[in-house]
Amino acid sequence: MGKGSLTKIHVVETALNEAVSSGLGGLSFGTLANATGLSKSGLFAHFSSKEDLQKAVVEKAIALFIANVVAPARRQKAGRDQLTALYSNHLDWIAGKRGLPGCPFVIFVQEFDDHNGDVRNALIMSQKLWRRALASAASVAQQNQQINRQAHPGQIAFELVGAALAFQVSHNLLRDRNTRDQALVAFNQIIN
Amino acid sequence: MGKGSLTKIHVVETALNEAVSSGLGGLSFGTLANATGLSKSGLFAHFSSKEDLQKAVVEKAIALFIANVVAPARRQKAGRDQLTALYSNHLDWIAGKRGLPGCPFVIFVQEFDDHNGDVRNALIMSQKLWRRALASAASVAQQNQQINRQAHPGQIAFELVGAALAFQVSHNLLRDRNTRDQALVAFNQIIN
DNA sequence: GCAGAAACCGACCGATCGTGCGATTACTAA
DNA sequence: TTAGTAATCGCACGATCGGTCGGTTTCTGC
Repeated sequence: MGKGSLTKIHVVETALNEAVSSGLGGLSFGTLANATGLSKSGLFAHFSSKEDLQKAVVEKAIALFIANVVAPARRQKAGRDQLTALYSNHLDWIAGKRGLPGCPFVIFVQEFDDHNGDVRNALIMSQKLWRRALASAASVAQQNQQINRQAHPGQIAFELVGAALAFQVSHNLLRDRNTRDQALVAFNQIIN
Repeated sequence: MGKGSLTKIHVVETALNEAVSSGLGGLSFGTLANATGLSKSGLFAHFSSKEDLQKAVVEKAIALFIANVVAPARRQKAGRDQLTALYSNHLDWIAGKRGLPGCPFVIFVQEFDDHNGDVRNALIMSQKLWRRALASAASVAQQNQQINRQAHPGQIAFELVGAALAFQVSHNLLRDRNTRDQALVAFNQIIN
């Protein structure tokens, strides 16, 4: 692994941090060159096009999400504990306490949900993967009688995703500092 | 009211339809000029700057939301019927069946939630107004014993907002055509 | 230490960005 | 009909956009 790989990693991380607030469409080689100290043309040694850059940024975001949200929860016992950890880690991720200053997926999804291609496909995969993780933890919790709710695990995952999205709006737009309580009440409502 | 006002209305509507998919940052006077038949400089007779245009677009979106989602529900009896209508109309709005090809607010919020100014303030006001409408309908439904859930009305509003957001992701990104059922199951879970 | 590859840069391209200005057309009130 | 105003246009500006190309530096394997 040459030094170019390290540079590329650094560039992608910088771009991802920028994209959290400006979105993938807001990325530009010019500003990214300034932010990283590289020249604009130097960036093209690593990314053949803007879409290639966007793809790398999305993949990095997914990797960070798995490392900072999913993986730690997997260390909990399967079932309710794991479901709680997944949800709680997700709230931290949204609040900017895990690896990134905020959750980039919502804006990525909005930008690309009507624009077919690799970026959109990656977003679909990660969303399905996330819901499957929630659903499977919920399913085990049901079998162990750790939660009362008897709905389809996919339904529980759907509602947990929703509660986290509402939390994100409350947190980022309304800047409500007490909204984590609402998100936790919602969690109990969903599993009971 | 001269003919300029009509032109302005037409331009704002065109811009709003474009912004549903591209966001407010994706708007440009060039493409907007082509789409409306006006010249680029002619647009500046109506909007003094890009931010001015964005503000007009957001205000139009809010007006459309009120006219197509809130107002029809207000014709229902206060209480559970009204709450159901608000929620159901919201789902239709998200699915592009009411006045616009989709819901623009999520992408607007993501773009402007860390960028203070008139646009952000308008988005905050409309979000609070919407949650208040949900909460007050829920509160009446509680008093009339039409719903079992005894949580704070604000909590119920929070969860309904979340369910609608999950519905939007399922509908637009995953293109799940059966997700309305999930959204309705979530509704019952929230009010019971 | 030397050759070749990998990494990076400066300069440039056509297009488009947001915006200002002066002229021109279309309407309206007297 | 005419004067005045509202609406719109053509043109141009500096900046930035995504992207290309040829050259220079830096590293690596032999």
